[in-house]
Amino acid sequence: MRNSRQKFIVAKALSELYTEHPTAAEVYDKARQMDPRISLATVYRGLKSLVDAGEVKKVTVPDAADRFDPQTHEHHHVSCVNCQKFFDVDIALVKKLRGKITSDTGVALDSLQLIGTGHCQQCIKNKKEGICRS
Amino acid sequence: MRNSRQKFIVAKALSELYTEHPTAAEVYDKARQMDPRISLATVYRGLKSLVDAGEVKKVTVPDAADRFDPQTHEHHHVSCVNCQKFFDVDIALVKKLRGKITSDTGVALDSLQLIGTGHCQQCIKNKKEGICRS
DNA sequence: ATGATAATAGTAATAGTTACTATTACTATA
DNA sequence: TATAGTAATAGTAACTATTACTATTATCAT
Repeated sequence: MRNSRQKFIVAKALSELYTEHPTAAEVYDKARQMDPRISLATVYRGLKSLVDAGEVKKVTVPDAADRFDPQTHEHHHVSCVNCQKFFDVDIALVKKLRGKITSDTGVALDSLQLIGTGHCQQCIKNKKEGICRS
Repeated sequence: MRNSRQKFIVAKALSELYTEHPTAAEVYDKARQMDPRISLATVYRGLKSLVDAGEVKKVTVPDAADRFDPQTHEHHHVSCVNCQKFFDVDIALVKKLRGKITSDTGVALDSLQLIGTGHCQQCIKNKKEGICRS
């Protein structure tokens, strides 16, 4: 794997969106601020090589685009279906699951993710106050 | 929601694939055996109304099409990235997570799913014997 | 410096899913 | 049981997210 300027930009863009759990499109937007000539395909390739190298985790989200997370320690996510905000879930309980799942199913796990969807406090509050309807 | 012949067919097709965790396309194939005139869009609509009615769960899978599961009790899944076979995960531990997640993040959960990917015993065995390479 | 080739930009193509539109068929009511 | 209102359908186009293709450019071991 060669070190290209573009790969560096993708990694940089992602790190600047550290807590944002950005989609590929959002990483692309940020990357273009550094180099307007970069292409979306290059961003996808860059993200893929970071994921393959284990430096970034890809998060699959129901009914929405994948997101990319530079925090690689084992943790999980819930997202608000109204505002799309992401919340980290770091629960010791989850860490115990891997061994149990493998012994129960016989599947040697490559990846394990817990993903929840729902409504965050802010959106629930806004709805009550009639600011939004979802 | 009216009761149409097509919706019945979709529900029937899904129930015949009870343990298969079929994709929409697989439900479509099965449904066409009962009525070759049914359309893929109708299958998607039928599945959506079943999911909305809480009679079926939609399972989001990393790097693959969604799957539909007529078993609605709380359980989770792991899939083999080689043969795409699905395994049910029914672990008491997981049931404890909901309350903890909501209290930690403030998100009122609509859905929670744990999805793992990896290699199943059969595929690991096959690989050792040189039957396949993945 | 140079040559082999990995990576890129730009774009076409693909997969999965949803939207659109004219038509069909449920179902409540008379 | 005929009919009117309208939800649902078939067929297909469109859309979104992602990957593949191709000619060109840039990296880096030598």
